Amino acid sequence: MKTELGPDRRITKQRRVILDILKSLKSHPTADELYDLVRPVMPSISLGTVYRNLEVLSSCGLARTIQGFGNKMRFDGDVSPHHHVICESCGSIGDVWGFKIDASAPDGDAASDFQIRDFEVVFHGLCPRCRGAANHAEEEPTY
Amino acid sequence: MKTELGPDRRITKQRRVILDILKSLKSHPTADELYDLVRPVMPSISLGTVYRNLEVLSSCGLARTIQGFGNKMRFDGDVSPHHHVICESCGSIGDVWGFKIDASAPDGDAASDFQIRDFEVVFHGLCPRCRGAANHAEEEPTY
DNA sequence: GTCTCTGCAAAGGTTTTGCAGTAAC
DNA sequence: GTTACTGCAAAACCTTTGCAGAGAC
Repeated sequence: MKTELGPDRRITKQRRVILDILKSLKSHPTADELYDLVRPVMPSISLGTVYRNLEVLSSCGLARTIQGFGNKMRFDGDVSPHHHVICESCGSIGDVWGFKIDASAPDGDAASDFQIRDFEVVFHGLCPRCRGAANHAEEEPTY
Repeated sequence: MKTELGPDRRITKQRRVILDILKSLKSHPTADELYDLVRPVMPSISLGTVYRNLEVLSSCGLARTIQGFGNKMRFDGDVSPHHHVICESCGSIGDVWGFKIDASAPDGDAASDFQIRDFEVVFHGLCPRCRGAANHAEEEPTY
């Protein structure tokens, strides 16, 4: 485990709990949401510690930071390569797997002279729940 | 112009200046940066007005909001379909044109039951300037 | 024993909002 | 004349940070 965290990094209880809970989730929580999930297990933890650990875990490659979903940072315990989809109606976030494109050549001269190293895709759509609601009524989902 | 803004929307001087300046830029300014550009032309404008107008212009389709570039909202006066690339070294943002994928079928059962409507890609890479710097030295770009 | 990490609380920075007056239509 | 919009300032929010004590190694 030390090697996963890197040198001069300690495996504290807080760090382990945060990572365990994050990895147990299929959602993509904000720091605050994660804080609420960790507190029942470890009531004395502080929000600052959650932020600091999420930063450390992300930089170690044990978690992932995702942005572009409404001005709050979100975190993902699944670090395998995948993309995300956000529901335009309710804002829920899902995973998109198996999506492959040739990032090194996104259309010849397309990338305006930047040297592309990586990319991520954010899809917009409707989650199953909201799609169902849209098919029946034309209003907000009712749940 | 009324039709572009929609009903119950007025074309104020502030709105016009903000949109004109935004459209004249090739960059992707934050609200604050745009505020600094508008003030020389219209010194009495307030930052709140800039924010409110950017919100209106985005919802009218006359401007675009882009996220995922370092926790500040950014805006783009170019609403034609394109993606963005961010320099991992200096944080500058470029446009990526002509990139096409089949968003409706991102790998069969991939999109976890979401109905995909749209997508945007964020590329990570090196801008020409930083790429040049990386080729010569292994350090931070020196400018 | 050393040095990183934590909890607390305050600070920092971005975006939103209430309100009374102003301006677009 | 209506009613949306503006400027101002405060508030709301999210995230980061300084510090003294605690804990990992």
